Amino acid sequence: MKRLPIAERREQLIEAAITVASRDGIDAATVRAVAAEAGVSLGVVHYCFQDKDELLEAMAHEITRQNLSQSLLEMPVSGDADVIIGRALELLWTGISATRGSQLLSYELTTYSMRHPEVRQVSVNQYVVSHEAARQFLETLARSARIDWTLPIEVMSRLVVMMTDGVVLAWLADDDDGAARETLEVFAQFLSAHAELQDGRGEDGLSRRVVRDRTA
Amino acid sequence: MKRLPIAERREQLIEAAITVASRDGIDAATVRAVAAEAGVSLGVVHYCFQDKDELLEAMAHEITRQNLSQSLLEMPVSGDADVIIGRALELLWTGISATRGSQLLSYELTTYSMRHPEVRQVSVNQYVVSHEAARQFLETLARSARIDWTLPIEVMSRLVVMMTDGVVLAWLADDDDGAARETLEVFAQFLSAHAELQDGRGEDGLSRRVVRDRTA
DNA sequence: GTCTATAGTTGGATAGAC
DNA sequence: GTCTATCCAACTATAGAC
Repeated sequence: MKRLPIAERREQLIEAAITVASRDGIDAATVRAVAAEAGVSLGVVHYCFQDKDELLEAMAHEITRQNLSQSLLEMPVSGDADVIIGRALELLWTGISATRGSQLLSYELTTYSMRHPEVRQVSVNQYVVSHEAARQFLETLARSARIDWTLPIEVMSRLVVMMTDGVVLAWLADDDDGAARETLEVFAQFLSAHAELQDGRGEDGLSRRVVRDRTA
Repeated sequence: MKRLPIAERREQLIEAAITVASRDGIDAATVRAVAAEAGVSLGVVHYCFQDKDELLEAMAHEITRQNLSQSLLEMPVSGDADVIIGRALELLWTGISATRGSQLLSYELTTYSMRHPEVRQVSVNQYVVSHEAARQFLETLARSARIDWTLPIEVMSRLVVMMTDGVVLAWLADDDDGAARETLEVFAQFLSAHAELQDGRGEDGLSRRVVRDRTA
């Protein structure tokens, strides 16, 4: 094929790796398969990456970045706080459910990383990035809905990350989009229950709780 | 080695498979490694199981069963509902955090199953079993604390499964036991907020909410 | 039932021609 | 920079002796 500067070749190979791994699983993302997907020969990959782990790590970094940018969508702006929160989670879910392969790959990378000390940082990084994304998500949400959270932002964002992970994993298993959305709605109510209207007059926030829990 | 009836040999090999896979990961659980762990030769495994998938499926079934039985502990009995709920989640977590390898293996099996149609039922089964365990957990909890849940039991148990999955996954990544417990405490408050005291006189339950959400 | 031996694949990694 | 050819290790699975 054509002669490319090594940096571009690397990017191309990383994209190919993501394509193969998202489609066929992390075990299928062999050096050979990636080379074939990119349309280059085996040697080229080893010229661009010292070994398979280096390629895998680069791929993990890129897919984490991609999953992040798609989850931080523009936030809906109008309506009551609980409506905005519900709508925001809906949008989040829309982005997630459209990328089944990537989501599954992300979990495969997580478990792979946990078993291989050489790439242990991958899963740590995934979590740090997710946590930071959730934090931004909640902060943007708070600004849009003009609310404050009644729990520390770290606790709230941790909850968001874990709930999201749990819902995605179950959805990957049962492919039940409705159940996932339903669960997220309940979670949205939980978030709403931990929101209080902002005020400029230093009032006691507790009395202005936006939404109490709604019993079914 | 000794000559064992095939059923016993199978059990022994399944245990060996769990040992290897919990310790070194699902990829390390090759037929060879399992045979070595069990102290038998390669051929024996293929005599007991048609192929690797059959062994893997048997292992998945067994580990799911084990994780289930350890998560359904005896429930604490005395105290207020919110105390009982918190204590129950603590006990649940104690059981989980003592079995790191098994937990990680469980997720490895999940992703593996999702990529291999031949064993696709494994992850479906995992989810069904978890869901059923959560349901029993919540029902026992309700009996002990003399409460009713204000959301359908299916919705509640789904939430428990997903929250648990998310917390465990994060804990596997960051090894932060404190953060995991903290998150579960918040989740316990959520559960408490969806509990209402049972009464024998048909009163309106909403007015007898055990615990409102506690703001931080 | 259990063993050894081996067939048949696949994949990581490198060497060397171009 | 890219290609082909090749080496070597590890794995699944089976055949056949004991």
